[in-house]
Amino acid sequence: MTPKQKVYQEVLHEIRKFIESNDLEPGDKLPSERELSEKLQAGRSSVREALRAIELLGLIETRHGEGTFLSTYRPYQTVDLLASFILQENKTKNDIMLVKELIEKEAAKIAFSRITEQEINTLNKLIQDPAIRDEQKHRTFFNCIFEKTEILLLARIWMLLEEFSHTIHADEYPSDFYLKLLSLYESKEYEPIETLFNFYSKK
Amino acid sequence: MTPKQKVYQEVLHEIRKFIESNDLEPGDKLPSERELSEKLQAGRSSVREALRAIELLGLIETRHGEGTFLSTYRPYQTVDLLASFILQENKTKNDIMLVKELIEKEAAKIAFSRITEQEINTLNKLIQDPAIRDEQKHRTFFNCIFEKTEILLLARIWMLLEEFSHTIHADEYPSDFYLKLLSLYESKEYEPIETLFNFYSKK
DNA sequence: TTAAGATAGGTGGTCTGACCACTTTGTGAA
DNA sequence: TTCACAAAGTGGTCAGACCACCTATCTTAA
Repeated sequence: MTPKQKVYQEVLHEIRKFIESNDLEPGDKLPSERELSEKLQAGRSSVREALRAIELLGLIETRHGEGTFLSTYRPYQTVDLLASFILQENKTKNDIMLVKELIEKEAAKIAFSRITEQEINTLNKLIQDPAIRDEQKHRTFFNCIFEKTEILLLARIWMLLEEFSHTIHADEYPSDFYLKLLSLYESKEYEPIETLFNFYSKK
Repeated sequence: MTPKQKVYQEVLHEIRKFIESNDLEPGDKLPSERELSEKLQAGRSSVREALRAIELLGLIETRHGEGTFLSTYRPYQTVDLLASFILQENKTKNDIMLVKELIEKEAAKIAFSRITEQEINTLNKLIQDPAIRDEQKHRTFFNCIFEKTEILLLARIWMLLEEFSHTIHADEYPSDFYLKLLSLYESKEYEPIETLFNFYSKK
């Protein structure tokens, strides 16, 4: 009395096992659709349904005429689609900004005790560089912050929200904000971080 | 020279438009695969690839022999799959706990100024009720907290992480924790909330 | 008349085979 | 040697055929 899973879900599972047992890494090639179909005793269409699902999640990349490849996790595809469905509810747009700010704030606090002087200098230069677009500055700045937290999951959620918010409107802070944050890092003042974020909050 | 999208991606887009223009709501029925196939001038397999993708994202639900229906957004399917891929990296397990705690903390802070005495009483009873499992207490408790934040997105991310963490191990706080948090709410002390969370953090 | 059972039609689930478009590789001719 | 072309492999797509499942309707027996 197995719960009768759909074939494409089994295929999904098998592909995952294959990746694991063969130690595939981003960039590596998966077997061809026909090969998988034969190996897993499933129709090619079922294999394709599974692959499309994984592709949409951003876990693989298919290249016409070449093959299917593991990709580094890029949630962008997922984001676009989810956005087109979810963002219809107008309320969620505001939610996204709130949550993104919240996560940025906490990341900034976690990075506090880990960031080095050299990194602070680099970021200072970044913010004051007139040749870089503000939007790019924001991303690079917080990319660095999130790297320091060493919480990959947090970074991923943030990137996801970045993608979302990007489609709504610009979402950088004024450049004052970044400089003040860096100076708090330099002077090793922890508590004012929270205050700083709340002050610049874009509600 | 259009960038030549794949058929299933166009279908994806058409389905979304269909839902929007017909004002479909969760529970409503989508046209059958064959009907969509004919209407959109695409093969049935392409339509299915699109539907599988949407299904995996938890946006629709297909019932064998009945049809395809819009569902309220349930990320659980996505979670399971992403989990099976991502959780291979052992490090992320710890990440999940960290991020979940972080979000619970922030939600507790946001709820601070919005929670009523009556709700505090209800939660007090909940925690002290010996008939309820600890795990259930945790969920109910924070469900209430997240409702007060009125940030649906935050609640969703939390539920997602709950699902994840559930598969790892129990993750409640000692019941002391909940009672102390409630007493902070009662005595209207904001700052100690942060400290409380950090003290009980399960690192 | 009513309730149980049989049946037909619609729907998703799956497989096969065919063809197309694209890329890489190999082969043969200049 | 070099270049052009052919062949093979791969993803992209479609059409058609079944199967399994659900539902509504019709039939039949109580």
